[in-house]
Amino acid sequence: MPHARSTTKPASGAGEALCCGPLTEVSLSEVESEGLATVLAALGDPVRLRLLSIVAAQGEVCSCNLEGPLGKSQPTISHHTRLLADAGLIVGEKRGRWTWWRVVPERLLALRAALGGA
Amino acid sequence: MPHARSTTKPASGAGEALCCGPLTEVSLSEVESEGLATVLAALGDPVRLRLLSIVAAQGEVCSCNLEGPLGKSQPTISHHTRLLADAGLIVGEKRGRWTWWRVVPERLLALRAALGGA
DNA sequence: CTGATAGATTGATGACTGTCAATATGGCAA
DNA sequence: TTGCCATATTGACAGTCATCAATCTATCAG
Repeated sequence: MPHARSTTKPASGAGEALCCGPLTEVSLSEVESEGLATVLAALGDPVRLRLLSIVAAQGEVCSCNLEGPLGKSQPTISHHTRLLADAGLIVGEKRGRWTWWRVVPERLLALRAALGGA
Repeated sequence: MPHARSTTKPASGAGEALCCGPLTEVSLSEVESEGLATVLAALGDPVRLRLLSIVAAQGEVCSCNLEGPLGKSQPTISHHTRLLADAGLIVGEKRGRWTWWRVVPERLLALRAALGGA
């Protein structure tokens, strides 16, 4: 394995994604990385991040109050809420004609844990 | 604004992306969400997550030791290390013919902080 | 200098994603 | 029941992304 000036090649080391050890301490399996990547990808969009922060800040928000602040069409909002909900980051409750969204704090906690202590 | 059975519409409330308040406490601006989304998107891919976890687990890894475990071609590995480096999550140091990668713990810390305390 | 090797870059390609218009669904009001 | 309204779903389209083969660059060994 390569040290500063070696000649040989360096030696090689080695359920829901969120049930895995910290990223920085344990090498992720393919399955674990798939699940964790799904959740992180859900957060990897500026519109969804702002959507989530609005929901979090207000505790509970109905979809009709997201179109304005986010400046997106109704189907687009619905698309993003769906992705966040699929990732387990928010949940929606239907009350009458409206759907109320709120965050799932445990999910964010689990995500933070999965990102490791470092 | 809609309470359980109202008829009117609910009222609307109100250096790097990682320098923003916790997601769950402050509504993100468009600029903040862009930067934060970039970092999260970098992590939103299973190959990059495993790459990062391998680097983190070993402390320092040369690119040539990533192709095997990840099962991807050399250009693909280079592509992923570049994205992670652009996101500030890893840094590469060239020593001789090899490039050695290691994680940037502060960046992960900042990310955890940006995800909020909840 | 020459040949070999690690890694980056380029180009092409198929897959996925964000977006919106149009439409469907299901509750509420009159 | 009839019509309206909040969301969800569908379909289409443009832009982005992951991937690899081919190529380029730079370093080391002889």
